[in-house]
Amino acid sequence: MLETRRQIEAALRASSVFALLGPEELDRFIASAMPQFWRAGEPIFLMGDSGASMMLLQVGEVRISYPSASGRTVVLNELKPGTLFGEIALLDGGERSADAIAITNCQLLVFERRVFIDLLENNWRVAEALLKLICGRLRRADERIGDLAFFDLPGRLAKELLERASPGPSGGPRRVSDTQGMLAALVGGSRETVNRCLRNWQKGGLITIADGRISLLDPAALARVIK
Amino acid sequence: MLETRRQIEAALRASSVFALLGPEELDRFIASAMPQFWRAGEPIFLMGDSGASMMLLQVGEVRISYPSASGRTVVLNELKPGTLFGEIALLDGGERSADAIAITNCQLLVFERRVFIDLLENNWRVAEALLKLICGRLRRADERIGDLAFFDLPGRLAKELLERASPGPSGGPRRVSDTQGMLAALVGGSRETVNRCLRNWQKGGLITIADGRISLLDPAALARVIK
DNA sequence: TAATGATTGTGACGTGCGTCACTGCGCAAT
DNA sequence: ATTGCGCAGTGACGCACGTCACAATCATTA
Repeated sequence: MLETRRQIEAALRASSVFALLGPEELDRFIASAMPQFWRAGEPIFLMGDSGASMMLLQVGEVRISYPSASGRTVVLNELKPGTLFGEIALLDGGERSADAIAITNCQLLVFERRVFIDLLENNWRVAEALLKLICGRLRRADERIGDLAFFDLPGRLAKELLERASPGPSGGPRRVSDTQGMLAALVGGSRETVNRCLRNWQKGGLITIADGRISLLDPAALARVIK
Repeated sequence: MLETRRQIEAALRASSVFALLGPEELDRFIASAMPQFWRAGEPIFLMGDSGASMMLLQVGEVRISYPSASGRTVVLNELKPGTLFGEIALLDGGERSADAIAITNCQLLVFERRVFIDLLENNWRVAEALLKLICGRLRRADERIGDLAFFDLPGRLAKELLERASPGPSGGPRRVSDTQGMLAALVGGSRETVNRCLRNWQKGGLITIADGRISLLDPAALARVIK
């Protein structure tokens, strides 16, 4: 279907990995991509699964999390449209190293290992972009290890808020709209402690909390919490 | 010098990244490698440096650590001969993301960005092996994030001991020979707590400590500490 | 052999933060 | 309207662990 093809093309063009392909190369990658859909709440894959594919998120939101044996989880990332994920298992042939769960209804492009590796082999630009992408992931992972080792919970939470704050509508203060339980899983803490922390900052005028959204009133002061 | 050339060839052959090159390809990589030496204690590079090279450790031991603004450090890795490091900055052109310090006198092979990327471009097998290597790094980094978020200090310490224990001489129990301060930096804890932890386990018969070496008497019990 | 500097071993003390146990609120389904 | 469920808010309690402040051991060098 033509409409689908244009969508796929647009999605690939928007991704840093495929952005600089020539038209005929692009065609080959488009041909190798299979659109698939997931319902909100459904797991896309789970840690330990054997996975010979990777996906590009077109529409929706996906959560990557790392489960512990005892039932808790750390959230490693929350993906916005345009993000590639699942590349690790595709590239090294191992098991999936984390859970991926659709938090909203999602539209994905799925690439199968065999086809994709073939294409990679003949498109150094794509391979290079992929290498850079993974390097970025590794940088962030190492930074996160440092955060967990060095900063206390308020510090980690402040950093997280500053990172994931998106500018509010009409130039208002930057806002974060995660649930407090989510934030807890992101910074590796308990929901209760996150709550107390946020309310303290509210009392101090650093943030406000209104209908489930956190608005950063004083990002500079928030940054000073991280030490 | 002929001797040097043979050494370089052996080092490359031993590395998973270069292992499966043909003879004439191998020659090109050998030509691109520059042997360099570092004294014990000298930094090889520091976080924030601009780095357009990567190195293969031939002889000696290198510590990769992540410094905090406030002067503490987490040890990300301790490298044995045969390990490649510094690839991230080489591949993505960014700053060095951690410190690398020679803990003993070291002999390294250094690869410069321009030359190496050219070679990579025409040697998919090497690019693929490099991708897999970095994927492995990413897997371990994510696992470490989980460890820090889920396990208490004894758990992390036990895990670390089990991972880095090398079999003792003459089939004795597996041993670890790091200083307790080192172990503390590895698991993100304080030297004192590590000490108390170790002495408890010694009292319990899980390990023994003799002239700076820790011998694991009961690895199974140690594994049970991780929960 | 005295001295200097790393590493280890321990006690005391404070506190950050996880856990438990509730309450109160808003929204959806019945 | 009632029931239920998910999220936010709080107090009480305990303990794991970091910090400080030592003493004891050992290796190195003067």
